Amino acid sequence: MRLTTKGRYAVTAMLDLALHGTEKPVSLADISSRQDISLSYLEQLFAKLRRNDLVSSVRGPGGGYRLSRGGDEIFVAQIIDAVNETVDATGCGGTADCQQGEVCLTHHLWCDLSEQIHSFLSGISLAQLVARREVQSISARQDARSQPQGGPLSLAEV
Amino acid sequence: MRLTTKGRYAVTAMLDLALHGTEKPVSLADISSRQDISLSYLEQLFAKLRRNDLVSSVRGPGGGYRLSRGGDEIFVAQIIDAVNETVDATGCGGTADCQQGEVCLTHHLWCDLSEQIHSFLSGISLAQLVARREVQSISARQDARSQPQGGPLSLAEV
DNA sequence: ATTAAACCTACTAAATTACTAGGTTTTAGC
DNA sequence: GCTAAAACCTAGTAATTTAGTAGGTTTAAT
Repeated sequence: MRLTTKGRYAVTAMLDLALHGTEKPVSLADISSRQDISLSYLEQLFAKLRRNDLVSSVRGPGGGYRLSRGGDEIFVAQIIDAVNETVDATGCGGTADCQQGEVCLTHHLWCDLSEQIHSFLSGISLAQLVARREVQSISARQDARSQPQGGPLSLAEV
Repeated sequence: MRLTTKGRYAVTAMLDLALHGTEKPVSLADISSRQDISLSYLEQLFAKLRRNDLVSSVRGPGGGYRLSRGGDEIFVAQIIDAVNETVDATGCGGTADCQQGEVCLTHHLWCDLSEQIHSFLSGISLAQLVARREVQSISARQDARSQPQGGPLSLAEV
């Protein structure tokens, strides 16, 4: 099983989309500057998210990405699956041929763990994350930091 | 977070110890042949397990390793921690300075997940694994395969 | 026509994993 | 005491993955 920066970036970016994409599409450049993730790397991740039908894109100036459906219908597990292939903890990928074609001593343990992790992450939607108080305040901090130019200044910026 | 062959090998080897180490110490050569794990690699893993006081060793001929305490007092999480450093799912290792010294958008999510995984694996002892029916039968199969020579045959081998 | 954006492909540096090689030290048994 | 079985130790290495860079093309708003 792998749960590294890749999956964390993907979830973070999707959450950014959920927070900012309510009106118009959000460009990867915006996400990149708000979340400190390399633009090119984001492009690669979003190619996978798009293939997995989690986001839809609008090309050309003013374009960007939108969630393909409501934040209450997109779950963290789906995002990680999309970029990480799997959160499976077994060595055999669930095929149970871990030791010379037969099941290994600890196969069932890893199956149980995979199940556990998957069901935990499947129970958390983007909408639930958006609703969290700490997410709200961190997002506000990020907005203040990355859009200091143009438009009226908010109080938080002075 | 990482959960790869390394952690799986360690848990498998420890379970092998729990199954076979009731009377005399078990050599890594035995574990290696039963579980198909490279001997040298096992040595490296056991160096860590020993440093974490999960096993004790007996040197010289007839020597090997024993669990340092009862199988009901050794938990899967401890074994994985010993060889893997951590099952933490955050990028910052829990220090909450993920984004330029401040907490990142998804920090709390990964904290929750880490907590979840750790408490799951902390609740499973070697003794509980030994008691599982499927572990018993897989172990019997492995014994039959790797000790066909010498000594009186057990009923399970004919 | 410009330009902002998605979209695409190939490459690369760093890290990690899984493993090998080649020792030394300890100690039981002869 | 000698031999051999075992732990113990250090260094290296091939393969894989991650995270990121580079350098484009295509699309479409203005």
